[in-house]
Amino acid sequence: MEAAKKILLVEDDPNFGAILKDYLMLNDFEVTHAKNGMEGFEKFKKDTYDLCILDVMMPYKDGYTLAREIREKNQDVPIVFLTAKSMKEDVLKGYKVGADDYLNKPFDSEVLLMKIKAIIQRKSAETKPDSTVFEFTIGKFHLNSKLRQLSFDGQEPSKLSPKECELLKMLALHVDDVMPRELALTKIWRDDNYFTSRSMDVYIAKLRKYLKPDENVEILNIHGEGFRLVIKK
Amino acid sequence: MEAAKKILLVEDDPNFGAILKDYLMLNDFEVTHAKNGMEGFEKFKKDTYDLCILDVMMPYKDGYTLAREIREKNQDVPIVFLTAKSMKEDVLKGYKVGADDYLNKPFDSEVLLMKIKAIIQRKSAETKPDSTVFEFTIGKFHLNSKLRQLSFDGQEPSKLSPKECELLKMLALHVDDVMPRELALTKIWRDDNYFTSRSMDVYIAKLRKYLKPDENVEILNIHGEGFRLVIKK
DNA sequence: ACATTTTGTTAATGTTTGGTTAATATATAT
DNA sequence: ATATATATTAACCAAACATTAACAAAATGT
Repeated sequence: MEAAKKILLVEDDPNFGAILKDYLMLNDFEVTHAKNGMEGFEKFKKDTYDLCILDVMMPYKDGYTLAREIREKNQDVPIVFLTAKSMKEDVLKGYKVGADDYLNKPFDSEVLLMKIKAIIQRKSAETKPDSTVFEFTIGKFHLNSKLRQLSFDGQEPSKLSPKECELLKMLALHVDDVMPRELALTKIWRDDNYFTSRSMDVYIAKLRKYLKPDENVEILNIHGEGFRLVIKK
Repeated sequence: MEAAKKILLVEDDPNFGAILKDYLMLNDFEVTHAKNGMEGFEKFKKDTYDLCILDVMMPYKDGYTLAREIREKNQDVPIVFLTAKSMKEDVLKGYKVGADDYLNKPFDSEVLLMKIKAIIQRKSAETKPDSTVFEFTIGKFHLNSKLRQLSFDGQEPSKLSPKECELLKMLALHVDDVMPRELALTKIWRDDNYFTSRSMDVYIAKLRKYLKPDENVEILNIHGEGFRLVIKK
């Protein structure tokens, strides 16, 4: 049997921490719960994890500091921050430290699960590129990237062009997280210049049109950075 | 007599599972029915199967996760997913690993059977290339690739040319899935260039003409990829 | 507030791929 | 050898796809 993915959860609030741990375990993750930054780092050194979830606000050692220490030891583990509020500075600070994503609390548990899986999936796709993923659920949509069709409810599925499909797939692999412009351009357009960039914008517009039927699905722009596929709820 | 093909069916809905199991058994398959992902994986480890049919939406361990575990153990078993046709709110899983095909439920049992057969045959053709498959049911048609005859209802069967027959057979082996252009060209035409490609298009046109009498059978094009033989209903 | 850069959107243009029919070439059978 | 079946090539058109252009709107920096 494939080993369950290991998550290191560092959260000082005992109630919230316990609930989150249970929820994750119920979803087949192996969870180690540390109650503070110190303990978190100790546990990190003693084992290998597939993902670290760190609360930002903790006494003694905050999430960012812990993240920096973890990064020092390991450049690859995905790190996700839990924040009470979505403050811009916080987010930026986190990304500088090498965060892979941000989670706001309180958050929807399904969204959390989705993001966790996406992050782990993405990481494993980076290491073994032959594992081709081609099925995605995006809100009420379903994308089959092999058949290049996007279906909504019971309706006749829309056929996507190769570029449309690849771009949507890449957005889906980064759900609720920034998909850097540069990444899409180099991977899909194989060149990053003014024209390919404009071409991509055209494709983003096309995808937004496809995704219109579900008002909970949106492609947001992060100025100068890239795009974010979000599923509201 | 050839040993019956073994199918592992993992489906949590007891009614649906029992019906499907009976139907498959009626069609000479040996079926093991597991009620959840855990049980499914246990049963998988204890025996060797020719095909796994996994429901996507199952409590505790979903089909995608199970598929990943199965893939880890065995790179070759064909895996097919059952997905609910009308997508529900609670489907929030968009991941997949090396599946061979998809099935919508509720589905037409004939189509299901056909796909199952095609998948198993395709797999066995990969491993032992001399094992030639002769009989296919394509909607209301019946193809005998040995006699190169395509029959419809009670009518006089049409005789197919070698190329026509090989191409239709290859499409049938990929029912409802992409048959890559390149595959047909290299296998049937033994060369992939502009002219063979144009030749193939001519043959696709011929086949479409043959298949016209059943309006539920169609050969769709996936631009730049290949063709898809679909049986609607 | 203004200038500059980045993004959103639509339409026009260019390019590739596929569909169809018929003409030509090649193979096969009698 | 000639008829017949099969396969390829050609020519033309249509559809799908991708890029570029042009202008509007937003975001950002000074």
